Amino acid sequence: MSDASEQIPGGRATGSTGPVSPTRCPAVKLRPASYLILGMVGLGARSGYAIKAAADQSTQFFWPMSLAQVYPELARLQSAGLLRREEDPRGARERHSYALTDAGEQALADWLRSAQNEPTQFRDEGVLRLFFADALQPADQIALLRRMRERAAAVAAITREEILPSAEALEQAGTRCPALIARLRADTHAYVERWLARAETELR
Amino acid sequence: MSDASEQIPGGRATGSTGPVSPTRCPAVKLRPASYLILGMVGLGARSGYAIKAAADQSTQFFWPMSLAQVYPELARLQSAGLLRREEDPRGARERHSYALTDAGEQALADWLRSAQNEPTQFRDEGVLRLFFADALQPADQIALLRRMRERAAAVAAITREEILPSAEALEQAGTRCPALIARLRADTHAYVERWLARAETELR
DNA sequence: GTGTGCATGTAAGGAGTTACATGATTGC
DNA sequence: GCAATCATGTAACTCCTTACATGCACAC
Repeated sequence: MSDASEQIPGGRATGSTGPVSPTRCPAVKLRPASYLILGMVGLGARSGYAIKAAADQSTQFFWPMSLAQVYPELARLQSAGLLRREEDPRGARERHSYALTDAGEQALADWLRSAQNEPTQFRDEGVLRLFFADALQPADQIALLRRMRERAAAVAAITREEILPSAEALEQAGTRCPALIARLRADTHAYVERWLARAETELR
Repeated sequence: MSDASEQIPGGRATGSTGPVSPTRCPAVKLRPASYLILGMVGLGARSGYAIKAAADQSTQFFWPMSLAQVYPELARLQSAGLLRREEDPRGARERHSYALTDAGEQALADWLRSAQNEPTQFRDEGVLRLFFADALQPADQIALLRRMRERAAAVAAITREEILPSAEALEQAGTRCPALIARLRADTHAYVERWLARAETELR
């Protein structure tokens, strides 16, 4: 695991609203959600709200994150010296604008190059049902297969029609990976859809 | 969500080691892990240890469950009248043997036919990295893609070589769905492997 | 006799969720 | 004027994991 605090120069100030003692940054444990936030700031999302909004349209599907996670994590990353925070109010409405520090950029780059992965987690109640579906009548088995196929088709369609277009807008600007991920997701679910359709046919 | 306690007949005893007052079974909330355990008992796993061992070889990949979850959940299911528990020691070593009650069988069947799914959850640090990989040099992007492809290939291979054979043994005995799931998993990961290989080639 | 597997549980803690609480701005 | 959106945070709770604790049986 990359320990970002190692890269923080000693006497570095952490920004206009930083902690009282800016000379030492505590070592905080960085989890994937931390890098998700760092990455979103790197892509241009400035406020906690904007980070969550961006995540909802993209990373939500392979790394879910709730709004209640975002604000404490932003504070942690700031206290670790990886983010710089500035007051950026809109009229009387407060707003904080975050940017990557050099240390933050370095921590993000280290993580991106790192080969260590948390174990992939996949939880799907439909697949769990299908595993035990021998206890069902054939007609109910077919109905289950059909519902799963329809769900896979819906995910593929939504990804193609709603997620991909915004990712392709980014792609025009030179940021290609979001669109790559959207295509991977759409294609994989389309494959599962066909697979389940074939299984359904074979069962009949 | 199916509420199993509705199907429990009033004055039904819950087994030899049941609670002091067997006339009323408290309504417990059933989650997918509950049905996983019910399903494993239905497939013939009798002890908590055996349930966990069976899950490790099959359902682990789409519904992870730790041993520490199993024992409290077994107690809950028994107190709800869905499982019957009997002492079944091996020498001086204690062992509990669980079996589905009629209510348990009914609850399982209701869930299998139910269309309500908890939202699918997927968390993969590799995909998250790839999403932000525009910040990497092309050589590092290719390395990331290669690692992801190798992981997908490894999952497909292990599923085909280690999971499928035991599922196919069950299939011979008439329980076909575990093998179906193993094939879905192996084929999907093989598809992702090919997809990533193509992406890698296009990037070069 | 010793290591591996079978077997049952508890305790503490971490990660993440929903619900709560508040309020300004912008567009209709 | 009103609804939707932008914006920041906290509190309580749930789920699940790791680590701990214990001990017999069986094969080598």
